[in-house]
Amino acid sequence: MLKIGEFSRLVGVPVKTLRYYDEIGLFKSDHIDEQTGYRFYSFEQLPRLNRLLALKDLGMSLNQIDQMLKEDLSADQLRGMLLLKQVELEDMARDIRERIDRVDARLSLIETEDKMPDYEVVIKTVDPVLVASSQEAIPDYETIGPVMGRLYNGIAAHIVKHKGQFAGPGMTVWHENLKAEATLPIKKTIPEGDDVKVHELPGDQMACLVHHGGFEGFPRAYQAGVQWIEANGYEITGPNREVYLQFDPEGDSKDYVTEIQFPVAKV
Amino acid sequence: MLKIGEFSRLVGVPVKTLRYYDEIGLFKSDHIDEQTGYRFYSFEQLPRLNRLLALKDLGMSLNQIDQMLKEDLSADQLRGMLLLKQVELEDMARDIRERIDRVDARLSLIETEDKMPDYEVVIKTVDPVLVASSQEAIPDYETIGPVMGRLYNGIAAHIVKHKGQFAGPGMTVWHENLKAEATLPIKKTIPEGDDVKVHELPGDQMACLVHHGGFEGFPRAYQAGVQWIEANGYEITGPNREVYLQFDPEGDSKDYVTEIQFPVAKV
DNA sequence: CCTTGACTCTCCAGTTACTGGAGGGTGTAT
DNA sequence: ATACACCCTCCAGTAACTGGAGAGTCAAGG
Repeated sequence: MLKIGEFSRLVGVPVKTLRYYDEIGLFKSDHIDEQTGYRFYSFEQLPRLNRLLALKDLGMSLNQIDQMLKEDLSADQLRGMLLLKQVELEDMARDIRERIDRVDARLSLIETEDKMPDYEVVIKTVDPVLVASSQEAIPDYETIGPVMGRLYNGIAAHIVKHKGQFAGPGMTVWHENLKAEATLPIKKTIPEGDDVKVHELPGDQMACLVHHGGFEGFPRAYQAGVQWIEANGYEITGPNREVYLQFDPEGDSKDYVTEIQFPVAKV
Repeated sequence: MLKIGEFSRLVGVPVKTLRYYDEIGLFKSDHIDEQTGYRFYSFEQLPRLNRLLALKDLGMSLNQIDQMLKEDLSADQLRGMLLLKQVELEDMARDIRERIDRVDARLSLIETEDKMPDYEVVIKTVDPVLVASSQEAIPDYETIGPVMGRLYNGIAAHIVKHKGQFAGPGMTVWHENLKAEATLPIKKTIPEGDDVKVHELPGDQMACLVHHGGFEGFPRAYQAGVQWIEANGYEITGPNREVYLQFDPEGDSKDYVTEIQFPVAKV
């Protein structure tokens, strides 16, 4: 019979931890002296504790260990739990590798610019959204403004005409060959028009960054986004979007806020 | 101005989390309506939140992020924190790789034996211990018993003669060529004798397993230990030890409890 | 104008696997 | 007798949220 301190030294587990395991019922002391409340441990308990420690070394949670220490567990069940753990560990390993990559990318950015990057790119999942949209090829950069204005006005008029409800800020989807699709989110579907289509933009994993200021800053923002995507091992999988969070053609373009989104997937 | 739910959808962070960040002061709402208590967020807050999210993606703790978001932090300080994180992440990656190895090892054991292993091996760090010891080469396996008995009696007598205090169970250290060193831990140093030396056994990282029963079972126990050490990517770095936790030459050998320890290091 | 449903608030509890400390009893050696 | 090591229980704290109760707010539809 060993007192808790002796047992602690023997197995290399802190006294506090032994008491904790006792409390949660994972590893009870052999018996407790009724007079003093002292816990006593026996050598016969060593196998259970050692198995417990070995499983803990595998990264098992105390709950799982409690399951696995039950006598009547079949080899198949054990195998199952270990296989599950294996998958989980591999997920964690991948996750950490990705983190390391991101830290590396940021370090090299700091190396070149000597400060935090101007644009922060974050990965987020956007929900599918129902939109009324209208699209047109843009002949050249100068005409983007007028064309987009016309498209958005057309869609807005169409929505109002059919008593549709607006559900958020406008968003341009850039298809290939400079074909721009102006979209306005709506709450419920409405009839389509000659130029105005109604459909659902798919939800997706997006690399997003926010640009504050006028459209003249877009090239740098796009560049930052594309660089980040490359440096962090993603690839662009579809048309990117511009969400006009803050936009007022009459207002100061300095106050504009636009979110640029690239649908991406890990390479 | 956005209500918390709108802002939450915009940035992809749960409402609960935004409130939590507000509470801990990491990311305050732009202002709070005095009447209703409603939080309001502005687009100007997006850069800070996006930076926060980007840093969180690197695995930074909220405390660290709070530091890093302070305006007056130099590029060097940032670099330092990121480098620190890099090292930490690499440690974690190594740790997880080792776990995966151990899970693999256990899975293949279960594959061959269809149950949990008979011996659980755990790595622990043992403290240095002061011992009185006496050693002798063992000519062959049959003579181990008598020789060890003689050695331990000699040491015990020597300790008693010099009024030394015993500090734990006896322990045999197996040096090369079957040279056995019988040791008895003592609390304070005592004079040496002709055959009895006093020295400190070094502390070390040990792969330990516990054998219950007589000495005839030792070969299997040793085999299990050596196998585990190999399968888990360790190597033996010194003489192994046997700690006689429960031993009584008069008693039933079934009740003996011996811990076998191998000093090891990761390959 | 009222109701409904979506949204917001605060406060509290729970999660994991311990760790630290206060305050008080026990056992042994000098 | 006293010092010291050891043991006990109970409480609080950790990190980063998550869930729920109970109550107040807001906008649209009838």
